[in-house]
Amino acid sequence: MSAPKLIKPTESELEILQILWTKGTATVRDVHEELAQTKDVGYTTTLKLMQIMNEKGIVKRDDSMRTHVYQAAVNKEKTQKHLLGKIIDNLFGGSPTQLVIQALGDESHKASPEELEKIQALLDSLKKQ
Amino acid sequence: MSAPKLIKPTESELEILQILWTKGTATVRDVHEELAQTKDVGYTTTLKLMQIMNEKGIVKRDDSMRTHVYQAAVNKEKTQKHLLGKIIDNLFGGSPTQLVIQALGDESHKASPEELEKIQALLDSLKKQ
DNA sequence: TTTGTCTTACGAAATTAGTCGTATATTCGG
DNA sequence: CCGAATATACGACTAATTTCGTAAGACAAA
Repeated sequence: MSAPKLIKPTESELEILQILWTKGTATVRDVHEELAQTKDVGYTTTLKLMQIMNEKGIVKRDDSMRTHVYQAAVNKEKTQKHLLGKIIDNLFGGSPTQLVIQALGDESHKASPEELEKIQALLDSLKKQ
Repeated sequence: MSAPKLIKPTESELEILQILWTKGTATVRDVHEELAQTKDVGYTTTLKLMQIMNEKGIVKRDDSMRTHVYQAAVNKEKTQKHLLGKIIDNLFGGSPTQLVIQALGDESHKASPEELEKIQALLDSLKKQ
């Protein structure tokens, strides 16, 4: 049994993780420039955050070169699932259905017809069980 | 346009809000005894948290009596929706579908057949639009 | 009335998150 | 080779969160 690491990234860490999940690998500058598009933050702030994430084991880095190369050390789906479980408990009293209903009804994040089909397919398979 | 108050309860505050949402009104002791069932925390800690929440406007209280009576001052559904929107952005790259899929696939929070039907109904109505 | 219990108020410590300045090292263009 | 640009390291500061001890007032029972 591998000890299931308790991962609890902060909000800032999550932003960085998202970038790393998308890019695969990235330098501090890569991440920083991406972040700088949506928020006003200093380079060394991004650097420090990524260093801390490295200490925590949330990211790995290759420091064999002067410019270190980072990648996520936690699995995207696992992290999503883990944090979502917390939300379900903390915010929806343990009911994923309530969460799903709120999410689907969110006006500012509408689902496309294709996405609705995906959900339908999943729902069908769940019903069969 | 009423200014939509930016509510960002902390994790502890959310625990208290859940209790208040369920009970309607409650004293500090009511809330504390509920909390104490699942976590180890001192009475004055709960008290202080609720005082702070009162200052922030997250809860209201009736202090006309010696033992103050609290109730939630923020709407449950609005709060859920607001926080969920953040999650969707922070954790699921803006895609509620991804969130829904993860939530429905969560083994430790299974949806009952009745709940699946509710979701189906919602899905049907979304598809018609 | 006195004593013990319950209440709120308040201050302060401990922790965590986020921020950035500065120092130092490396690299590259000229 | 020299200076500018760029990299990491690291310490320190602020703000927010969470925690609880202690004080002081109210109340009730003996």
